[in-house]
Amino acid sequence: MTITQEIVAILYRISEMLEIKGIQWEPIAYSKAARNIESLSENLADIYKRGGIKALMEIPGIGKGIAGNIEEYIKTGKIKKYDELKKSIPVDIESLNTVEGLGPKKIMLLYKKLKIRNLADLQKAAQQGKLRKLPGIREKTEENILKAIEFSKKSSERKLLGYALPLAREIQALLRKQPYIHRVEIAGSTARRKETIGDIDILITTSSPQKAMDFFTSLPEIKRVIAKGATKSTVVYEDMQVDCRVLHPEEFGSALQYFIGSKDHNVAVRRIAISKGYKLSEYGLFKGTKRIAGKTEDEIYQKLGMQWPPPELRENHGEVEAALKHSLPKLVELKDIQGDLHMHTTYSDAKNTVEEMASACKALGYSYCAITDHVSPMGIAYGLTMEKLKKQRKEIDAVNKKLSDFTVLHGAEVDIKLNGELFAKEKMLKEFDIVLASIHQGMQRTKEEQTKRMLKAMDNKYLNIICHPTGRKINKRPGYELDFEKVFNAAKENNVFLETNSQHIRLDLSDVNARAAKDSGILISVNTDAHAVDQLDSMEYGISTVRRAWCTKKDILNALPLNELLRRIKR
DNA sequence: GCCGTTTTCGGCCCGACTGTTTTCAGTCG
Repeated sequence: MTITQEIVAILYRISEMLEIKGIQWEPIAYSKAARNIESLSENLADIYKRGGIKALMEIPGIGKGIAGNIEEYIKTGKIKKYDELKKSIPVDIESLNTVEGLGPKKIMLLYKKLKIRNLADLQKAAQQGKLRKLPGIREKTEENILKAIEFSKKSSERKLLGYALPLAREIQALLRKQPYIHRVEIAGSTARRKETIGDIDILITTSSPQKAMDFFTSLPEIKRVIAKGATKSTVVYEDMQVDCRVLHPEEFGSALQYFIGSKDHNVAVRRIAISKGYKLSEYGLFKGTKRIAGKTEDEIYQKLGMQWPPPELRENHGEVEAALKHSLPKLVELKDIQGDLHMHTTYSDAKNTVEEMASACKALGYSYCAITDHVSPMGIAYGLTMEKLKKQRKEIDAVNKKLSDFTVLHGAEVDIKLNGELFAKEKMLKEFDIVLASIHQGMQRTKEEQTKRMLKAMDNKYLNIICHPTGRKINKRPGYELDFEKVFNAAKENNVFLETNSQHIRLDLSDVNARAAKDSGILISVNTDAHAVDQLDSMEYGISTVRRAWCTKKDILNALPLNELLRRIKR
């Protein structure tokens, strides 16, 4: 964990502990501060080094108090307030909080009465029937807690977008098939295409709410029904919690707006509503008691004098102000993509042939693709040797002759060695139409070492694109740190492009980093890194990521037509 | 604890659902 991540985690812990103590508002301030720090592209240590406590206080949601906490942590590795809170409530709140139905009040009650400190204590007490003796808890709650412990053990992690989105679409399709269900929309963080999803929100309109709730709560993949009401039900579907809400058509737009979120976006929008003398809720935009908008999101934003912001932008990272000024960017779309510049074939570690990959790309509507097999130390077995390279070139030439209105570029994904050199001699590099490079080992180096390594790699005159620049794998490893300012400067100087890798476990550059890259004037290449034909459609996830990074068509390398692309890349 | 186009005090979302009650507290989103 980086210092920034450590501080974010502590701020969340402080927020939780304050809440358990029954303190009002302060917990909200702490969690808000933590959230805002998470979405920064610069790390806290650097910000502090640059401008001390004053610079910290420029971060939204951070004032004197929290800036002081951060300074204390950077200087001493400790925060006194945090240590004191921990001492007064020695409870593993983080894990207890993952249990559905357990909130601050019950956690405090459990600790005070039964000295319950963690999941194991809780499970034991519940199994012994001790919980039901507490005020406000009887058998049913005890049962639910036991079930929830099981679920929380299995699904402590947020799920990848690449898992949640298809699941949400599957449920959406099932609901849409029912004649009495009219509209079905996916809301929540899935609609905003966040890289990880906690639970899925589905909104419907129906002529028969009862039937709709019955149908939803009895879908075949459902493992458990957590709640079932007249207008709202919650279930566990496969490994995810799914909420379904029934709405009136007149309030569908306001409900969609409300449930797409994010929370921070909604707070900002509601504030604008209030300033204009309105009140905005999930039931509509009201002037007094009169609903003046609610059917569509568009009419709500319009009445507020705002442009409709695409869900991917709704994080309160400047989109509210831009929407008021009618200066939102026209975000890049999947259909703008002209080609995919990163994919593998049977020449290295993938399933399909050059022709199969190229034909599939053409079928997706692209006008070009680049075949980029590995050139790596492991490549003695899998990668391209000089001999294989010549063979592959011939094969690509043949495919190019065969496919009309489509161009296959001969590329490679070359490993970056520990010293920053590329794992291929000039003799080989100059044979390719396009050269990608990436770090596949030696991830444990320091920020300084990795930055130096990256800069050295970008010095290579044949290099065009750095793939998955931080090497992170979501929920698996954080990726190495880089001095992005230096990396971006070097990229610009050397005419190197950075990738947003579309594999849903990577999404690297991330939304935050891609936005910083874009702001530095660097074009981003959104690629699938497909190792089989059926992975080529993961382009959608990369596009979502760069849309979250405010990218327009102009910011994306592979939205360029082939002739312009070839002009832009150095050869 | 943070914030300010009601600015140095007084807001900071609130309604649905559950399980416990006997009119409501706690949790969730």
